[in-house]
Amino acid sequence: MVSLYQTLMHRYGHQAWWPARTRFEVLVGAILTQNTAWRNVEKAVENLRSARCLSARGIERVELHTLRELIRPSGCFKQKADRLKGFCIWFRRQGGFAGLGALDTQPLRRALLEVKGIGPETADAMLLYGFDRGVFIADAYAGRILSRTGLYDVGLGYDALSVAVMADFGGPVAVWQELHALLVAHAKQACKKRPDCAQCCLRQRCASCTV
DNA sequence: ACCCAGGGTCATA
DNA sequence: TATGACCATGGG
Repeated sequence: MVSLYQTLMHRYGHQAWWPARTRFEVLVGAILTQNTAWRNVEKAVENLRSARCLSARGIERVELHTLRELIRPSGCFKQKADRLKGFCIWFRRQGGFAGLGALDTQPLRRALLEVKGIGPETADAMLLYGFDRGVFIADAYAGRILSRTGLYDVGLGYDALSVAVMADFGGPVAVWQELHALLVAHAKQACKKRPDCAQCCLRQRCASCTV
């Protein structure tokens, strides 16, 4: 795992994740990017910014139908408008970053998971990049790479993989932030046509498929 | 025309 | 508990 991290770091360099201006913007982006290309999220975030709705108060205040139109480019906009509004109401009631930041990581994670629209991956993205907690995001990219490299079992579900990696790989928060970003950078290079190809995870070009 | 993207919820068996 | 349908836009 350490070796993989070094390999990826050497190959792709510092990724500077999460691309957001504020911590709150990270939380918004984490919801909007669900099953959505980041390019589309950027448009939605920019709409929110120019409408002065890039704050918990702003999103709580704005009309639902307006919010829908603002975030439309990010897809599933009816669902996400509801989720975003619900999350912001909850976030403020909990005292924002000041209140929630006082919680330990696991209680905070459980609290996030109780909010409608926040599942394990979104919660971990918020924890890692919004709350600066050292957690591992065991998303589909991570699962694909870590199983293809033979480091972890293919069948591990989200929580199992996350727990396993966190037990093996320690380090400061910045390293966890970098690790996830590097795995995503690499996944975008890796071969998608052949899920069984174990080569293209560690080599940009492998003999059996064109990356 | 299809598939996927920095997922999660809900109904069904 | 484990799949499947659904959400919905935009790019390849």
